[in-house]
Amino acid sequence: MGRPRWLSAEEKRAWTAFRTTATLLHQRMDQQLKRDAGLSHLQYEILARLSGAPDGELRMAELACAVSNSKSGLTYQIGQLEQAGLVRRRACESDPRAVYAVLTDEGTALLEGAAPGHVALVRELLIDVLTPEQLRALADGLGEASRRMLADGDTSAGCL
Amino acid sequence: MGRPRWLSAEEKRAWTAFRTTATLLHQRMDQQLKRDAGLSHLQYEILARLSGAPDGELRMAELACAVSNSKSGLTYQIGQLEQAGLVRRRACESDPRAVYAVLTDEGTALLEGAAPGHVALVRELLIDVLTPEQLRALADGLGEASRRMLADGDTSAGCL
DNA sequence: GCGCTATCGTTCGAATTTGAACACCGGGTA
DNA sequence: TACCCGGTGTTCAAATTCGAACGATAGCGC
Repeated sequence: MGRPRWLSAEEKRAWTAFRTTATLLHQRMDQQLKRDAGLSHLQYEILARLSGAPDGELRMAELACAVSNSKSGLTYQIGQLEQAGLVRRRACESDPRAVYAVLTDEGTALLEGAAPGHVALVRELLIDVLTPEQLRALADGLGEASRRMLADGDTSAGCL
Repeated sequence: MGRPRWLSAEEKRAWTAFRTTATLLHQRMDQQLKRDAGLSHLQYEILARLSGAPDGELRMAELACAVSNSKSGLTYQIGQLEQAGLVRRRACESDPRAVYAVLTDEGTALLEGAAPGHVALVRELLIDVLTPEQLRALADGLGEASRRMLADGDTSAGCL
C-alpha cells in the first residue's frame, strides 16, 4: 500500500454517516427494548434468531456466529436468558460436546410482544427515512460488504 | 401505530446488511487498531476528534457527545489515554468546572502513524466495495437518518 | 486401539461500560 | 447576601464484554 489514499469529501460523509447512524441506532434500540421488554438489543437478536430457526433451537456456536458474538459472551447471555426462563439448554444426543439453546414458550411470547414495537422503531429511524433507491443501494452495497467480510475466514477469526 | 407493518423482503435485507456490516466493521477496526497502534476503536475516535478540533482540544462533554459515549465512559477512557501519555487534561481558566482534553505530541504522532492503515481498511472493507451511486445513496440516506436522530433531544437523552 | 488435531462450550480474571449518585460551582433571583 | 437551579466532571458498584486457558470429546490416520 503506497501512500495513503485519503477519503474524498463524499466518502468521508458516507463513512461518518454510517458510523453515527450505527451508534445512535444501536443506542435507541437498546433503550426501547430495555424499556418495553426488559431485553438488551443483543438479547433480542438472540431470541429473534432462535425464533427464526427450525424448532426454535440452534447450537451455541451457530448462534454466536449469527449474532457476531464471542463464544464466552454468548455463554453469559444464554445464562441470563435461561435464568429469565426465556431459553433453555438442551444437550445434543449425537454429540456430547454440543449444546442447543432452545426458545421456550415464555421466550416466544415475550418476543412476539416486543417485535411490533421494535420493527416500528426500525422503520421510523431508518427504513422509512430512505427513498426506495437508497434502500436498494443500501441493501446491495452493504450486503456485498458484509458478505466479503464473512467470506475471508482468515481475518475474521473464523466466526469468533 | 395500528397493526405492525412488517418489513418487506428488501427492507429486511437492507436492515440485516446494515446491522451485520456495522458489527463486523467495528470488530475489524478494533482488531486492526489494537494490533497496529494498541488503541481501541473508541480510543482512536477520541484522538481523531481531538486532532480535528482547533488547538487539538475539546471539553469533556463535547468530546463525549462527539463520540456518542457516556460521560463516565469518557472519563475512564481519557484516564487511560492520559496514563499512556497521548492526552492530557487542562483546566479551563474561565470556568473551574470545565476540563479540556488536549492531544499531546505523542498522541498526534501515534494518530498519524495509525491513520493510514485505518483509512486503508475503511476503504477495503466498505468504501471501495460500493459503487459511486451506492456511496452517494449511503451518504445521503444515512446522513438524513443520523441528522434526525440527533435532532430530537427528547429521546436521545440530550447527548447522553 | 492409539495418538494427534480440531471443535465445543465453559470458566476465569481483567478490562470496559453503564447508570445512578455525588460534589462543585456559575448564574440567576429574591 | 442567601438560595436554588442547571450544568460540569468524577466516583462507585454492578453488569457486561473480552481473551486466553481449560476439560471433554469427535474425527482422522496409523
